[in-house]
Amino acid sequence: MRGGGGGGGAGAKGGAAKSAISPTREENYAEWYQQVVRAAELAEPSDVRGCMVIKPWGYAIWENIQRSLDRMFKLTGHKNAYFPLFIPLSYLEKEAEHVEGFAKECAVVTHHRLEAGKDGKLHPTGELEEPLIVRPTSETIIGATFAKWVQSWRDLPLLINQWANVVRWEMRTRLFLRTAEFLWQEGHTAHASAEEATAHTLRMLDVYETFARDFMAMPVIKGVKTPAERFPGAVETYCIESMMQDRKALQAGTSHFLGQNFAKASEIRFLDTQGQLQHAWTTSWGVSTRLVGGLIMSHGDDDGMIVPPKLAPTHVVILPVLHKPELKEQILNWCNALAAELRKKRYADREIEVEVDARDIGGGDKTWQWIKRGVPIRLEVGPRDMEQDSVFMARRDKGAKEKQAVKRAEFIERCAAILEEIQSNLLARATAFRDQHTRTIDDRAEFDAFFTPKRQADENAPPEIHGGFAMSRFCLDPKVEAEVKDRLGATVRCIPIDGADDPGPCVITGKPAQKRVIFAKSY
RNA sequence: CGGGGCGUAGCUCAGCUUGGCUAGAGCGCUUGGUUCGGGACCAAGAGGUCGCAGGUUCAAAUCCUGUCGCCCCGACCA
Repeated sequence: MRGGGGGGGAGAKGGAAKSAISPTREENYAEWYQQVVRAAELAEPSDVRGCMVIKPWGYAIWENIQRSLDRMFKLTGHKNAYFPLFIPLSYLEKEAEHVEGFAKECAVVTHHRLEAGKDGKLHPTGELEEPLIVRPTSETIIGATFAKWVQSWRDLPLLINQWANVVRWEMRTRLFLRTAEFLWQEGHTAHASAEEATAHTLRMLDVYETFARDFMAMPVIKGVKTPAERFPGAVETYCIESMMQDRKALQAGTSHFLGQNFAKASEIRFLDTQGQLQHAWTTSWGVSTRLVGGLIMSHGDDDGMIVPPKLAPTHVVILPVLHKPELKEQILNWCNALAAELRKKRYADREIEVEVDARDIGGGDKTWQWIKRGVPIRLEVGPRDMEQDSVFMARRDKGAKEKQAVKRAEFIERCAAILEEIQSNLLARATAFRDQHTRTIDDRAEFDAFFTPKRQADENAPPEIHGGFAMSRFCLDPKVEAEVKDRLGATVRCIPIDGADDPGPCVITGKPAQKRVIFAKSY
């Protein structure tokens, strides 16, 4: 019957198509998202407010993200290091804008000991002389460290990355998309010149773009943030923006050119080739577990998650059909042998990951668990298949009932190619979706209509999926930007880097504008 | 932090308006059996301090107050 929680529609037998996830995306997107996170066993809310437990399947996806990105960071010259979770309060105060941006959402440690009180409960004692904050990001502590590491131009560039958890005390949280604690990677670099630092900022943005496209199968648009959306303390913030299936934008990664702001705050100085003492130029860039949310909303369907093969913890799951006790052992052996064969093959620099799921639970139920988790390929192997030396294959990028008999040898041979086909299918699908909901808009009324739901706003009804990316000329006046946000809920996601100049009147004010920007509602 | 909704079994919920037997259902779980190319069926069983703390009452899941948490909408943010 129904999958755990939320359940399918009616428990109809052989009736109309029912989806594994309820509600569907169309019915209630936000609720659908939550149900997928649960049904795919990616994560669950914890007892700690705003914090999640990332479950094995979700964490394995994150590990794959980490591994792939880490390799790219190493190839671009970075070394990993680790800096403290706690940052002295005074460090945060060093950069004015930075403080303003983060002060409101910091967890603060003020005591270092617990003592049992008369009530038998533990009470904090041992007040710290200087409170520590739990890092919301590490610019300040890493800056202080860089100041010690950098003396000469020969020490530059300094290219460091850290894999860590950070805490931002968010008011409203959603699993993966915004949690109080999240996992991420933060790169921090110091350079001898502004040009070099800017080039590096853009280089890492390219790394993110490549990763999103080639691994996550998620098309992104590279761009520059407007001052309103800029990282606190940055001179320039670049980003990759992607469209989710509710047509809202997800900022999937950011790369900041920090100028000399943090170098001055932390006194990162070096003697240049002329013997002059100079402040270094720094950058920082990061992506987080939010990417998992991006995967869900880029590819997921009404049957659950769809994991791009390159990030899938398991590429192929083999589901033995073990109805006849006398054949059980034989089938299992056959399946295990097949798994062993497959594991000798490689896909995308990784051995093909195969799992034989011989758990003694209902066949249909088991199949649907894997569908909901989004494993790319399912193979059913029963007596008939064994007899014909073939497997019954289903692909997650196709319908659940669309299965196909494939000869064993052929499947082994073609497995990697099929995975690649699924991978590129997902990218093509997501790209088509984005393009379909991206509109060039030059007319103010059309712009307003684009971001206004058709249905009458019903207080308690789920929001209607509408809008998308509006490519419009914009005068870049911050007041106008704020006004649009206020009135329509849409913001400038970025000023695309790759977009050529296209002068004309601003879609809102009619004032001259140089380029088109992306307006969208966002996460 | 403002507005709305909700906390009863692992999950989804009924019961609450009009306080009163041992607090229910479906799914899931355990055991046994029947099935078997598919989210099966039958039977037996385990599982709940009704979010928490006070209060009213002979009596509270039910009424009152407070509090915590979750969800949705907004403001803010990766």
